[in-house]
Amino acid sequence: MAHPRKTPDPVDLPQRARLTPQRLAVVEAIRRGPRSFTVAELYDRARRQEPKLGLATVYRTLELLRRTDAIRPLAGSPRAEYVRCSPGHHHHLICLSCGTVEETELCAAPSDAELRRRHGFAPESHELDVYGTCAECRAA
Amino acid sequence: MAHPRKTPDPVDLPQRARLTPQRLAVVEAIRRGPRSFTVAELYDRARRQEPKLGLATVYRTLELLRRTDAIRPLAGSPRAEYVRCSPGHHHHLICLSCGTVEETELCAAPSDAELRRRHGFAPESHELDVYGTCAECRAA
DNA sequence: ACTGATACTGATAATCACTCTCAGTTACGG
DNA sequence: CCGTAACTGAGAGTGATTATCAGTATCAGT
Ligand SMILES: [Mn+2]
Ligand SMILES: [Mn+2]
Ligand SMILES: [Zn+2]
Ligand SMILES: [Zn+2]
Repeated sequence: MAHPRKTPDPVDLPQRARLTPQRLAVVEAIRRGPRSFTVAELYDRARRQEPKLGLATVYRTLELLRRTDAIRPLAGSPRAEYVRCSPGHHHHLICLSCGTVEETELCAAPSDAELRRRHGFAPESHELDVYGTCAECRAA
Repeated sequence: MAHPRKTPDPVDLPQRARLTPQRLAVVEAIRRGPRSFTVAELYDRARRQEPKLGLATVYRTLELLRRTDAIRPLAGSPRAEYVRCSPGHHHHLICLSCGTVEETELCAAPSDAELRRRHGFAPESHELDVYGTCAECRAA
């Protein structure tokens, strides 16, 4: 049994995240780069600003950003890809031809009531990805 | 430059998939087991029927089954999990509490017309996963 | 029933994506 | 300033998946 606690509950976030040059470099590299990226690509770009940057720090920073919904792991695809995300509820349009990811606010998930009635399921969140051909690739 | 070809186009599927005892063992293990499973679990179960089965063959068979939509890699989660799927269009209700995956035919993706009008995007397919609490876990 | 082309197999090495460890460093509230 | 908890990089470690390759088995065509 663990020692009893006074503080509410052990949240596994640090009490306060520090602003370090390494984290800034990673965040900047994400801001400047394309919407979707692999960790290796990001690492390379971030190192241009912070050459001594370690790969572990990149992963640690990605985890922080994921918790604030600033990025999202890209589901489909051959694993190991992230997408920079705008705040707010949205979904992704993924081009099968060029790979670009576009955000859309269009959302038509099954209603909570329907899910509860038909399946006894209480939904909390959902993820929708649409695959197809983007405007640019359709033109070409 | 490659040698010119007479056959239509080099599809990357074999001309004809062979029915081997190893593949049967893997398929049987999937049929009999729970809807979602890891590769390691599947490997163990399939080996009870085909003890000399190699792990590589399991992966190769999973890939074949994925191409026919008989299984689907489970998006969320720490990778390395598959779900046995019924034929036909459907989506997944994933319980955050017990991890079970339930299928639903409920589907309300944005319409093709709306996607085209608002984003110039021509959808071909989509994937929807709903996270929440299943009936059983709600009861408990 | 043969048989040959080629799909398939298991063992094992190799790769990949990520995580852990730890000793030294740094940000920052007080 | 200072103290301390958070953070860092290097590199070892891990677990999952893929590649290699020499031997084997399936099955379409006879
Ligand atoms: Mn939505
Ligand atoms: Mn659907
Ligand atoms: Zn495109
Ligand atoms: Zn449940």
